[in-house]
Amino acid sequence: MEWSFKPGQPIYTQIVEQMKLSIAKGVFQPGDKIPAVRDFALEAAVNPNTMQRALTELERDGLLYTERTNGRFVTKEEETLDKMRRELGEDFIRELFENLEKMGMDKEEIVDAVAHWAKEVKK
Amino acid sequence: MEWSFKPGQPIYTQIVEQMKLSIAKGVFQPGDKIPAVRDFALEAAVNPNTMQRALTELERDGLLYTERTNGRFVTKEEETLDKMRRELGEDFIRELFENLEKMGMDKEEIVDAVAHWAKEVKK
DNA sequence: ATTATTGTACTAAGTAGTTAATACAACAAT
DNA sequence: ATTGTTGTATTAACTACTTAGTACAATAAT
Repeated sequence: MEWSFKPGQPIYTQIVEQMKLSIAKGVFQPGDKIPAVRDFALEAAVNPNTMQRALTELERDGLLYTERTNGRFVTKEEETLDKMRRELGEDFIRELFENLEKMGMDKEEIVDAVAHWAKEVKK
Repeated sequence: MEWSFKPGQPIYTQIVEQMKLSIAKGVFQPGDKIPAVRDFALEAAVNPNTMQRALTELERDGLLYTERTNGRFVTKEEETLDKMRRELGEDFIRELFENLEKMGMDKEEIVDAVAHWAKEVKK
């Protein structure tokens, strides 16, 4: 797991989002144990309290669950995971349209711009 | 100008972004005078200091300039405006690809998803 | 029973963003 | 000269986020 945080946004929300992305991708599989809070915090170069806060929130979303002294695990409920994947992706796309439309672009222009980006702007 | 702010991100950065979008769209034309700090802050339901901070940053970016006691205006330098428009749009698209690729989607899937969204998900 | 590992809770301190209130500086209009 | 409008600066208080340090609770492993 690779960690990087931008300024201007709480770290714990960034952890939540990055974790969602990783779970969506399958870096963490359903039922997988995730590192202990202290270890995970160390890995992310973040205070344990901050990591704790992020994980608690992911748990509130049903993406993680806790076995009291055994550790934290990714949920096995596929519905929950699918829903998260779907909503996450749709949110990103919705946000793109919102922003580009605020710039004055219409749907067609946006789709073209995205297609052009994928084709021409290599990485 | 319509104002709305999300929690979890500084208000002044959100003002900066919304102003860039409005300028990009042409809501504020080159050379246009923008409302006085106090009025603009009132309109956005925000403290004058917060609005001041946002406007100062936009000025630092060359998008606004100040005539000491006359008010603030949108720059007339078309290059600066074009550059802003270009970078702003590219940033949004780049961010979309970054995030969706972190979810495990490839370029083609992303383009398809965006096209599908534009066609099927009406608003 | 003891130990180690896990999640959890609490307090204190520091930093950043936000609001509030006030004051000053520049200058156009009168 | 006076007034009003503009941007700017300063100080204080409040909240949220982050870190640090410490302690407790539960239980699997020994």
